[in-house]
Amino acid sequence: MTTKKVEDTAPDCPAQGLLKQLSGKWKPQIFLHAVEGPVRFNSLLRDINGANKQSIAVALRELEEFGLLDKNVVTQKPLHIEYTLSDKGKSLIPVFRQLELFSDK
Amino acid sequence: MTTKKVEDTAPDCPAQGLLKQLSGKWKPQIFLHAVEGPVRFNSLLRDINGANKQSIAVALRELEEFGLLDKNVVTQKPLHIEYTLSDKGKSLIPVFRQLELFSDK
DNA sequence: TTTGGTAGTCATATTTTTGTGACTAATTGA
DNA sequence: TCAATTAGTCACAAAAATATGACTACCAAA
Repeated sequence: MTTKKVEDTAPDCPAQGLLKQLSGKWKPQIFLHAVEGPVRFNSLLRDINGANKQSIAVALRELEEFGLLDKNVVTQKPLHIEYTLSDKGKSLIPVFRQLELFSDK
Repeated sequence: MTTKKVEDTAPDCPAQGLLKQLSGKWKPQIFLHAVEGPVRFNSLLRDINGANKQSIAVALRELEEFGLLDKNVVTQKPLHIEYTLSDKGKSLIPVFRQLELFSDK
């Protein structure tokens, strides 16, 4: 049987997974915000020019799924949700720096 | 006037340009092939599982536009076109290595 | 002169990503 | 109790990326 799955192309490129995880219109910006400090849904919505609920929600969910962000409920004052860089996320910072250096060229 | 352009979101993220250039289903694989040596249209089509003319053509054109690949006509034997890593492309190799390291996690 | 290899383009279709606007639901302050 | 803020979801629409199949054009060997 020649059953073909949707995922039928072997990546062949080890960097592709990470590139995929960082791809998309909003993820890099969200990531950079998270480097500055804990990040919240509505703040991102306000701070990122042109952003919309849906896309931010999707991006946050995926960044969490990939293990780059941790999601935690802060049971205090206004009671809210914070997204912070996970260890994996933190270890990605130097990679980002390198990408930035490159983008200047 | 609140004229809004299609491109209305300031990047805000310096790494985003490069990430965009490396994004897409085929570019990373093509790049890696190019690291091994000069690359040709039909060879890529054969070597990359699931690839199709159109997508490879688009990816090659964009990689060339971004200045990561150089396109040159080889006026010899079969007369063909070669894509080779530009200097900028070569300087991207260590970045890729770092991305690869990361993808293992 | 037909076949096969080179490297594509083009119009169209399908798929994926992103955006819009309405809606939910809990908490909090006035 | 009313209004605002919190953080979303949901159905759907629009836009962008990717895929398909036909077609072009050049060169060389059989």
